[in-house]
Amino acid sequence: MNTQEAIIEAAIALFNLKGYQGTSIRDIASRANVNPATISYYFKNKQGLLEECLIYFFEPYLSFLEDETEKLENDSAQLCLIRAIKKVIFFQSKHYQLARFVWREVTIDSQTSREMISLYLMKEQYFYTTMIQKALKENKIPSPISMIVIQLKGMLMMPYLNNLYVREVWGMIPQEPYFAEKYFNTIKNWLLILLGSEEENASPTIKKLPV
Amino acid sequence: MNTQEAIIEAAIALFNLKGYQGTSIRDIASRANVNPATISYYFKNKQGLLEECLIYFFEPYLSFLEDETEKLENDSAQLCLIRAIKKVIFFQSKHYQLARFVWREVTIDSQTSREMISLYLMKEQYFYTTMIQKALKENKIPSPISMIVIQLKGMLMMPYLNNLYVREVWGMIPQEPYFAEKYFNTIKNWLLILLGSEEENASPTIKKLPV
Amino acid sequence: MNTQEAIIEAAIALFNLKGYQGTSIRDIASRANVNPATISYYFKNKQGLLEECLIYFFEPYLSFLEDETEKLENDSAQLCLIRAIKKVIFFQSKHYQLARFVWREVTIDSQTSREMISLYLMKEQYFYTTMIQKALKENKIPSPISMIVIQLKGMLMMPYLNNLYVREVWGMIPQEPYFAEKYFNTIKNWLLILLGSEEENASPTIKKLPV
Amino acid sequence: MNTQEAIIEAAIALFNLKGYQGTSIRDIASRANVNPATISYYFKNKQGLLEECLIYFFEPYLSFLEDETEKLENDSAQLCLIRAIKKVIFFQSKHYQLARFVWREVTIDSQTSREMISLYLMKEQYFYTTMIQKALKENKIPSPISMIVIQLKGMLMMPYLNNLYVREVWGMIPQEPYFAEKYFNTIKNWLLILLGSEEENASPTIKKLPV
DNA sequence: AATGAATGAGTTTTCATTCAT
DNA sequence: TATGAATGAAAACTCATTCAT
Repeated sequence: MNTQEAIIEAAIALFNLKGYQGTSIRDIASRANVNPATISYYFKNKQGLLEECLIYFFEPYLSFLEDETEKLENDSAQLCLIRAIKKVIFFQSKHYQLARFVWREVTIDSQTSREMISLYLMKEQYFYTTMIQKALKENKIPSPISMIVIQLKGMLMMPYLNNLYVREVWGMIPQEPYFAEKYFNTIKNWLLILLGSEEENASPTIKKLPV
Repeated sequence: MNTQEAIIEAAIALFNLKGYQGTSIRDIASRANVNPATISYYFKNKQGLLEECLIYFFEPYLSFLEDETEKLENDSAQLCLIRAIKKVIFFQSKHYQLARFVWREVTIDSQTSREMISLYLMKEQYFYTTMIQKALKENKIPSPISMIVIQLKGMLMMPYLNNLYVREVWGMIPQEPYFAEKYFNTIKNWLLILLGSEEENASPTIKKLPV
Repeated sequence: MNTQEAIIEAAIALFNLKGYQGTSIRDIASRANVNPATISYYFKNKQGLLEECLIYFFEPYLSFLEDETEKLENDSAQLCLIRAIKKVIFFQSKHYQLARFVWREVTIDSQTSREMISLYLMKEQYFYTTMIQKALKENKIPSPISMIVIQLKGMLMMPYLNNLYVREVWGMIPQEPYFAEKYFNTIKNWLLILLGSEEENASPTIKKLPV
Repeated sequence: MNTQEAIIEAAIALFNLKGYQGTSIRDIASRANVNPATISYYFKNKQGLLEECLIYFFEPYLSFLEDETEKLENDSAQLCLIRAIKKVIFFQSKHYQLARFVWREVTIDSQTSREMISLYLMKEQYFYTTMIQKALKENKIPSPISMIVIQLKGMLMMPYLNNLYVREVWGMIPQEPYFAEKYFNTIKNWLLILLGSEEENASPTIKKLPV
């Protein structure tokens, strides 16, 4: 592992554990076994390092949301959406430290990387909306799409953001596959009911999904 | 308004805006128009001030969860749960700065007020579980209760935690009543479907709920 | 002596000795026997301290240039000018560390206190020009006033700015009165010749000047 | 232009603009489009680069002071002195960034290149003194020579050292020939009067000077 | 009840320099 | 000849806290 990666890895772990502001360059440097000046050398400053972490999270995250949005032409929206959600859950499960810290930092208004974050969230919103909108064409439930996306985002974020809560209070480990699987099914069921049209034969269909 | 309240008010606003670690005692002091030493005088130290804010949030929050849990003896679980959720949403809507900052801080593992927070979250979990469990007695959907609570918590937290996201991306203002009303209905619908038993005549029944 | 003054005193000595950029806050703090943070407490930052030093020099300096300019109404311009020059020389002689460091810093374009300095220099130029212009009314030598002021400024600044040069190379000590006296006479002679009109009886008249 | 020259050029520009201490090796490297390590490679360290700049200035400067001093055997002292002054002024005018920064650095006592500078200033003093002493042989004004040299040095240095002052306050550009010409004449006149003996026919004589 | 003065410990960042290549 | 990687040392500055008043 090269120096740059070691720094990013250490940064993610510590930003997750203590928050961005609560983590010092020195902490990161010592965890990555480098001199604090080396961090400035590679990332210019602390904010540069933060932005690298954001990119590290959002680039793959948005890329598979984009993939599924592109597949809307061939596959059913419901299928694409469910596949997307599955990918998101497993991605967050795998990179749970990163996911958690990113979703937390995103909530700080005065975050200096505001612009970058906004751009990413706009893209994300576009992909979710496009997928859900198509899926809702035959929707019987009159929820506005905004509410659904917000609901969905809350569900997707929750166990990873509140990792500790889930662990301490429920004794489950969000970053393990069994949890991801179980939680994915919960959300899938919610979606199937919500999207409605295929409700009756939903279960058998879903079970065959190659997701 | 007395000095102590002025300090707490200033602290909430700034903790929300810049995070606990990102806010300095001096920031708070200058916003509250007092000397930094005054904060130490009243709250001993920065952590003391934080804990006061946590109490400020959790005490009323848990008190009405507790209320509704107590009412389970007389009213239907579904009714209690929906009333509880409504209260939570409107409470967070009213104290959105506080809610947001608390839900964010809660996600930091190394938060120095860990013990206090854990205690509050345990209580919260007890109330939600008790209510949902009773409501689910006749539930046809085999979701484990843990998943439902996690789902519900995600939904309840999301718009307040990600205030800026909802504002910027969706153009809605979570702290305004029209949003709370709308979002409450969305979650209520989800619950009604989930709890199932009254599904067929759900809509008319619901409209009569005195919530 | 209070803390603030002790810091300014230490700053002047060190800025003179090692230059503004070459002097560290720590140097100053240790010379003034205070904690480095105390400097931030009183002057906000290093630049604030520098500006206090500039004020410390320019305020009295400009005030007696202003005085003499105001006296133009009653006394002869030549008299006022010579009195002003005498005051400047003795002032710089007394505060030679300060004078030297200020005249040096003034030559750095990218000096962060540029605006403040410019303002002071504009005022200074106004006073000198006003005095010389009146004195030159009967001037026979066609030097433009700008050249004269520049010449004069060079003479006035030189021994204090290049203190070390005068000491090392000429074995004289600019900050001692005997030097000031001697140098003042040199410049006075230059002026008397330049201003010309009273040249013939210049010497006796001058000797009676109550400067 | 080769690498070494590019570095010196960049160094002069930046030392002038921000002072020696205020300029970093990285600044210079980036302006010269080389790697910081290259500077260490050529000049050993920052001080080595500074000394190269001092040599770059003083060698030609002293060489033409020396030239004119040698010509004292054949030409009149007055003529040599005026020619020397003219050369100095035009030299400084041409290399105004360098001149300015050198004259400023020279005023810092704790300058690490103290010894080198002292040596150069001693030489300079010898040349000026020799020339003026010879010219003053018939001098009627009883100024000691030290005062005259100091006066002269002040005049010669001023517009280049305080470049910005002259530009901002007087709207003249010291590095342009018209200014040098004008300023040279002012000093020449001062000298002619001071040296006295040839005063009456000074002007016509001077106009024929082949300087 | 409230604060101005002061600080020790810590923060991020900059910098000149080294060294293997 | 020239440089990218890396760093030890030091820079300026910030901060929570203390204490006499």
